[in-house]
Amino acid sequence: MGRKAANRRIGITDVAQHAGVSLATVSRVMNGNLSVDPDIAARVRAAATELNYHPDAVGRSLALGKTDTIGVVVPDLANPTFQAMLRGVSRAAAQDGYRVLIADSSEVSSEEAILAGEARRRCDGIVLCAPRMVDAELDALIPSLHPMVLINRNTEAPGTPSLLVDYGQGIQALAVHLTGLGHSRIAFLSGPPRSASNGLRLQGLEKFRANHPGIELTVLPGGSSFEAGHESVDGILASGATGVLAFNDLVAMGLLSGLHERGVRVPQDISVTGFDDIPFAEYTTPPLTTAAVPITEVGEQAWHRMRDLLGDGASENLRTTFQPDLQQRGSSGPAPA
Amino acid sequence: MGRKAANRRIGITDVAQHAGVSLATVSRVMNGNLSVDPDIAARVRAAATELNYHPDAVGRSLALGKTDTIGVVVPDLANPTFQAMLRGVSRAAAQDGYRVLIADSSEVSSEEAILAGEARRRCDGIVLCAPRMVDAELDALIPSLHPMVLINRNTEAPGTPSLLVDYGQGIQALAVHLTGLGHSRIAFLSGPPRSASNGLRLQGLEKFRANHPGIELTVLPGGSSFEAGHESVDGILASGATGVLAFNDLVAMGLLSGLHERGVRVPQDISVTGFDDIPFAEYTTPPLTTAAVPITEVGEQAWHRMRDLLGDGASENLRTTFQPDLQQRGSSGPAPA
DNA sequence: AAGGAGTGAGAAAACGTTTTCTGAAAACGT
DNA sequence: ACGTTTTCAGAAAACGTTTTCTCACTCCTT
Repeated sequence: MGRKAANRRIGITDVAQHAGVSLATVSRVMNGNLSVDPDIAARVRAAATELNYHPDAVGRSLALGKTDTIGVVVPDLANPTFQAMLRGVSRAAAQDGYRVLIADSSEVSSEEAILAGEARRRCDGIVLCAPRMVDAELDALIPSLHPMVLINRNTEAPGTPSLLVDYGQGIQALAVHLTGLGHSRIAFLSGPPRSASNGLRLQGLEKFRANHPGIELTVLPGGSSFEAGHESVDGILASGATGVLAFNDLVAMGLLSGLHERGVRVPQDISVTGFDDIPFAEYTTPPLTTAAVPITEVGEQAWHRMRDLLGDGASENLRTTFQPDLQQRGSSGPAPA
Repeated sequence: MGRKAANRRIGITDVAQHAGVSLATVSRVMNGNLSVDPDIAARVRAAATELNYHPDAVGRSLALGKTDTIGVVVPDLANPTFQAMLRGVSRAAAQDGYRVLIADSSEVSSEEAILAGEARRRCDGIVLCAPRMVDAELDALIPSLHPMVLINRNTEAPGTPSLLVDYGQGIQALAVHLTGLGHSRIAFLSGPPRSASNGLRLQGLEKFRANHPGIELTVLPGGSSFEAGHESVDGILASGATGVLAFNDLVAMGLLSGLHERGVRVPQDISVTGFDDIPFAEYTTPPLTTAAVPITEVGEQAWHRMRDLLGDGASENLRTTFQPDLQQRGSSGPAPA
């Protein structure tokens, strides 16, 4: 029993042979090229379905020079924000027949560049979300990764669109919201030191400080996780603040949980705000006042920019800024008397 | 200014030319083949770095017949459970140098088969998570998708490992937990009708019924989302049940929220349990009693099975069952007197 | 010193497509 | 009816690698 081509994956050659035509013709038929005789086309199609032929994507990619796939680099697949962004990109890309390759750097910032490079080699483009990467490294990376779309990072390099969330405005809105409720001692539970968006929040808070000289604003070290918020309870209480701006919703939720354990009432004793408006922010107890970031839409737009890049080779919208939207809920209330 | 090969992507040919050797030699050097003269190897490496050469993944894939990529089909990228599973697969695969391609069917069950097929053509294998797909379609799909690993689906087909969560056992444990607290009227807020895991839960509850004749157990229509839980409040209250087994944590959270709005106290008036133990289950108010499913680990194991398949071509562990672990928290308490 | 084994590099085939180029036949105009 | 254009299918090149095969050379053995 010679195993000659016994169960080899069937290719375009088999179809051609079976239909009695050449490879070229099969290819033309499969790609809907009109310039082929209807009879022959039908014969080819019949052969294709009979043999259950499906063109090999790799061979196709090689010939076409495109993979119909883009890579998305995220710092942490466990973070709801990046999950939502990824979902936005994935679904929008799927609409246009593109697929998404995940590159999860697992918070290991040093791996991001390599990861992105590897992904780029398999894909037609990269959506890069690397909040902790230092500017110099980012700028050095850009040429080798093009076409690329940046999330929450800015660059002077031409041809690289970036989608930005105005964290500065958002945090100011939250701070103003708290002062409007009578809070005069406010604490900012900050995020990871090298995070770009944390920097934007700090800048926003500087502006807030300038505009509200009477308000005492202290900045406390924190983090970006639930645990970071949970562990910050002591620091918050020690600060004497009656209003707390948490770096994001996860931190705020951790803080809520910690305060609850201590018997501190929210918002009667302390008001807490988050940031992002992740799906669960609405359902904490009390529901979390936060600045809603349309992150899924950011993901969708990231794809649209990428699509522009892949088409014309240029996108007219190089910088898009999204404004967070204040969501006033139960976790913030009047300052205690 | 002739644009002759001006800024073409530099390939192995360029390196070979630059180093004064043949393509074959460059390939050998790049792949760490020892049988090449150290001097020449050094020269090649120098040329490669000088030209900033990186081998093209597509060409490589074509020659090697592998893509170092697997596809993961998920029904809904917005669901924390599938997110966690995806994360497990992605990270475990990354450890072995493999990448993950997302295929999000967005709950459109009819698309799953096509989606999986398309993904399969670009990848070395498929991890399929399709709880709603009918058995017949699944069985028909298996041969064309192999190598494949199934999540929460069973099959008689040989060579296709499946990872199962014992939802029947988990729901029984929760039901027993409630009866232990004195609840004699229990409601099961069921999931999507055609969901496989919902079927397993129902089977488990039949066993429970057999073992606990005195307990009144009613099954109510529901769903799998937060909203489904939220909208079921009336039905739950009308049923007169004092203990509610929600299909999953999302539903339970929606229910908690709805009950809270109605002023119904949990667990004093009604006990509520979830399923899955998603990251936020611990932080609801009250914290959710649930059956913890090690879903990230399921994802990891899915990769390990896939790795087996990709290696030997066979995996010895064809069926692995994971037992949910009862997490007793604040949302369940003694039945009202 | 001659022959055989071993070493290492290049030529070329292979992977599975698409597409350009070529050429034959058909359609058309006069 | 002849020449010109058009239509359409096949041969072959191209995409960028890996790998087999071949062959020249060196080194060792006798």
